Amino acid sequence: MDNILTRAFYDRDTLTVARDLLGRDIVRALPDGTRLICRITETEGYIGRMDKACHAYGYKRTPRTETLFARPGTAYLYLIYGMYHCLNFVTEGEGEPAAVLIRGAVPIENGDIIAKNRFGCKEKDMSAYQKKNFLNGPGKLCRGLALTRVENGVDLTAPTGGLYVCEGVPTAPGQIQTGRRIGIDYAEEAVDFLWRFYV
DNA sequence: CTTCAGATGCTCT
DNA sequence: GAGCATCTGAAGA
Repeated sequence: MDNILTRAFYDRDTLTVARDLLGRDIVRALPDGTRLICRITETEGYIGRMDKACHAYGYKRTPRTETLFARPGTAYLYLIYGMYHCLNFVTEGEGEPAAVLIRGAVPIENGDIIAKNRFGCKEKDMSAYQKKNFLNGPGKLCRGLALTRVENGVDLTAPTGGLYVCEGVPTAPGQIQTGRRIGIDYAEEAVDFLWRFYV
């Protein structure tokens, strides 16, 4: 059994954490004890201090962004477009609103259950599971792991919250690709920040 | 392969 | 009331 990443892991520069999260394993412990595990392949950094794409840009505090001000190693989940959820990990020191969005992953353990969550019980859609790449998007990932706002605020450094992250196999720096972030065209100069990382 | 519209509801002004 | 850190299926090139 892998080691759970500590709070010190998250309590660093956000972009460093975003790169270091590639290859790490998200563990989703369901209420019935089942463990769904997938390995992170794509992340994005969001830093409220100076990033117009961040919900907490300029330290803006609202009921939703409150979680971004929590301790590093806290899960930040919110609803987007009325029907999808996004999973983030809070970083960079308490009181600094910053986080890493998990944009993509691949199944490692109990992939059949993850696929069932993702596609429902529709037989025709289960063929997509064979494509082996059905967690390549933040909304898809949360569907597969059955994550919603219920998990917002969970402590990622303890196994008790049903959601935590293990060491996995860190990605070599040479294999990390960089690019612009997705879906933030409104963010003016921040659209050009190369804060997206993927293998 | 590409673009495009629609789904759907919370959040902030 | 407007907009959103998305996804899907349908239609066109």
